[in-house]
Amino acid sequence: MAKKKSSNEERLQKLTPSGKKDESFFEQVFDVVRQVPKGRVTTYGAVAAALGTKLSARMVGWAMNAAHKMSPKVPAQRVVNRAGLLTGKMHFAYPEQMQELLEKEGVKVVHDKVVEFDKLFWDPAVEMGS
DNA sequence: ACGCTGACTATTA
DNA sequence: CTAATAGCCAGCG
Repeated sequence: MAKKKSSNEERLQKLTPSGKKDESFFEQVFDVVRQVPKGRVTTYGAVAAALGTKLSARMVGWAMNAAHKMSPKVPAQRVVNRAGLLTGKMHFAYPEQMQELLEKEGVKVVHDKVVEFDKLFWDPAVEMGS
């Protein structure tokens, strides 16, 4: 058996079948999040699953930390947790900024939760599969 | 270099 | 029903 240390490298290799350059885990997350249509939302798990790291939804959120310093900025407000809760709102410039941005895009948020989140949920894997 | 933390999720008690 | 635990992986002290 190969060493466990190469497991993460293998995973990344599978994500780049085109022999593309080694995009950092972050760039993959940013790319997916930026594909989220306006007025829609997605979850950490969905993005992680689209990258093949569904077991590490935390890494998606962690990537978001660096996302807002990227350019163009990543619509992290469209990324919520599995329950549709704006768990990451506290990491924005202002905690209410996340809800504010979502409402401006047509997403209603009540008590830090996305209204009809189930309908607004956008699966990145669907777009990547088309 | 080792250990803790963390914008998650699912499972078990 | 709620609470706690485990699994994930990379950055930071």
